[in-house]
Amino acid sequence: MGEDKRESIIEAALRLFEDQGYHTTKVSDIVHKAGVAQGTFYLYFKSKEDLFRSIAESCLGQIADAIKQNCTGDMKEEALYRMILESLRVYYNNKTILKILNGHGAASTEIADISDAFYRTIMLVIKQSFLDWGAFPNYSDAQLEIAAYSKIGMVELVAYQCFVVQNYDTTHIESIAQVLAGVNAPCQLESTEAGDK
Amino acid sequence: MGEDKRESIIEAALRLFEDQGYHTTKVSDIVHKAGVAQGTFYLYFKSKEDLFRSIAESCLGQIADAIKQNCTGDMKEEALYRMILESLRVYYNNKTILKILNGHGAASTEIADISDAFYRTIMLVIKQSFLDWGAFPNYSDAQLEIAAYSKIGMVELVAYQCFVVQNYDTTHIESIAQVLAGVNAPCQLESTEAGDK
Amino acid sequence: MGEDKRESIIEAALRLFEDQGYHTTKVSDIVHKAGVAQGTFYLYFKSKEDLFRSIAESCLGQIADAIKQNCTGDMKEEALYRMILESLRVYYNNKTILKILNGHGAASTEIADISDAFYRTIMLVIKQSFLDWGAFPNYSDAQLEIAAYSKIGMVELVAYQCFVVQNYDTTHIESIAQVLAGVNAPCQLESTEAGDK
Amino acid sequence: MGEDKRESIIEAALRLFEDQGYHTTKVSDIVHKAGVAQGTFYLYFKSKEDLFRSIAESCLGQIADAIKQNCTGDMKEEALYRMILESLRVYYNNKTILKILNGHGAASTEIADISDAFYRTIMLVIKQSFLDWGAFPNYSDAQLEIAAYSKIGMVELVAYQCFVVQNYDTTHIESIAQVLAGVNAPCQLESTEAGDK
DNA sequence: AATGAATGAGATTTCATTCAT
DNA sequence: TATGAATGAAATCTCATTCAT
Repeated sequence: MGEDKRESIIEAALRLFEDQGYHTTKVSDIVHKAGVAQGTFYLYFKSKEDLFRSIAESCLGQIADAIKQNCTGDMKEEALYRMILESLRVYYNNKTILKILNGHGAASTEIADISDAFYRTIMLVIKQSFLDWGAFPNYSDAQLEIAAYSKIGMVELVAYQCFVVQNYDTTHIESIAQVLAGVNAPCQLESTEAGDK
Repeated sequence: MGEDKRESIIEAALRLFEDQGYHTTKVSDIVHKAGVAQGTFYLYFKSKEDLFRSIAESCLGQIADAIKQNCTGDMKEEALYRMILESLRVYYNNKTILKILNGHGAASTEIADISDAFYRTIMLVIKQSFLDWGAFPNYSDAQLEIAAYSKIGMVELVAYQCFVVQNYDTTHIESIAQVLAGVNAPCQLESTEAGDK
Repeated sequence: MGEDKRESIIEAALRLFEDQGYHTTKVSDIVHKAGVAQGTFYLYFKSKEDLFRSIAESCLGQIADAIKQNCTGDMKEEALYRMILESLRVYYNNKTILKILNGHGAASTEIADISDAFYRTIMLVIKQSFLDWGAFPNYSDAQLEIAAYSKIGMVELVAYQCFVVQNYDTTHIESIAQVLAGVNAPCQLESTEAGDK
Repeated sequence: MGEDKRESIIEAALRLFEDQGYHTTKVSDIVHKAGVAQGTFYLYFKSKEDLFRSIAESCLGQIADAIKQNCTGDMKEEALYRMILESLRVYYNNKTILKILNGHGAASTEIADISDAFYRTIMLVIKQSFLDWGAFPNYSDAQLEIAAYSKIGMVELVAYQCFVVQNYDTTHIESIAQVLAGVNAPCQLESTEAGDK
């Protein structure tokens, strides 16, 4: 019962952060939307920032977990395509968080540490996948990390543009993944040595 | 003379936004750092948000211009690699803006319109380059746009991680570009049909 | 309970507006005098102007009501004298408002609409009384309105000068009313019995 | 030449005070309308209030002078009517001041002394006229003053309502004066003893 | 646990006035 | 005399947080 209120506060905050951003959303907006009293807020959260961190932590944690589960393991075949596809699905299912994440930046001062940790976590998952697949046999550790970050940036901005800005629905996810997976191949043909180094 | 003060306000704001973010930075911080009086601020800017928009507009405009100039034209050879390389250079030279941009998100409510326009502009430049090179002959318009956005997201997050978080210096730019340009090739080789579409 | 604070804010504002005028009175003065916190003010009033309008509306409303009740009905006998007498009593009992009203003008930009409506309301009451008494049988509507306004102006300035500037007490009201009621007759008749007191 | 600027400042201020009131009008508005520089203002006036006082003093002085000249002397015949008529003409010709006067109240804190003195001056002129005409032979001094103030209040509010609110033009002045002069006569007939008491 | 009125520090913004040129 | 950029004190208003009930 008490937890009901906590949940409704989080729910309300999530919506408001999504629509207006963290700074524009007032505690009074949140409690009003949640249907609880002003003081109740502080029964469950130490401060407004505490709520934001709490939400960010849990949400980014969920995304990270989802990616961990969906983008690892026995993916040898069409590995990259499937990793992208699954990541897109995760972002699609967490559109709200995607919106908040992009609306506050990778380093919104309030949650800079959380968001940094988030990116690092995902990057490590992807790097490990690369190693598992033997994808880039002669890349150094640093290079693998760059490669991993590049995948994250790619998927994230595209997810944001497609799902949030242009409101693509679930039926487009596969074709988007195909574009992302195949996107370098043609270049390869034109200028083969490009990344060969 | 008068413009000196305007410049020092912008300079100070740029530094403070970079360090603390827009919301944490007070007008009083800015004028103090700029060495001008509180009222002087409002001689040059209608409001704090006006300053932010002004800065964002001009900075993102510069980046967009730089990318336009450096990533188009006769790039046939090693086109993608050179586009990535030049983009990284632009981001490196605009580290401050990169930091602010990422610190406030792709859609910081205050400058959402400006930043949306910025991404769209760059995307169009890249799409056009793709068309000029004949890079993805059988991609639809929507697919080309996705491809373009994917490049932007890739370069931007990597630039942020390398230049801002990890403080790589200018000597690494080329090798980062090589990783980004070549990053899919090996995948291609290992799991050839991956993105083949 | 909560309304206590609202009341004390109004009370304090009334005093301060009376003493120093609206523009000179700061919200901080009001809350200080009312013994509440700065923020409390905005719990009950949207703005300083909102408070002023609120006060003006309610006070002028009270005066208008008092005049309506006391200056109409079966007054045939000595009608004008009694109307003036009652109006003076109303103004005397609302000295504070009288002072504010005169201190801010008939058309203080902040409450111009309210004060205009106030004068119009009273004028209409008086015009109706004139009609009820058959006082000016061959006056046009416009002329009756002018006559009504003239009575208001007369009573108001005299009330201000006597009650506010010269601090006459309640015992003088009747004799003032006599002067005002009789003041024109003598002139008319060559002014023989003048103020026959 | 220098005085040109002084004049244009006064002119501009007069217009702006009339339209928006003293407090709403900024010095920057005035100098802008007057076409001079900000600093020039302080070459001619010590402060904004100084300008206001200066304007009020001169304008009210003009009205007082005009009333003095037009409402005294050999007016025996129809004395009251002619005094009212002339006063209305004075107010009509000084509509701007009338508007400012009413817009700021009889006792706008900034010019309270000036405006008090103004009313007192006019009152004395009228009282003297009453004495000259032998209008109210057995009125005490205090009663004569009340009578005089009543005339001022009457004319002023009617002038404001007719000339400012309803924009009557010069052709109506005479008929307004007739209404004001005759306004008590009919009452007299209906309830003869009215002021007798 | 729940309430919501009250708080007050602090932020943004305004604008009369000054002063170096 | 004239300028107008610069000033900074001060005012209004906001809102996260507290606390008595």
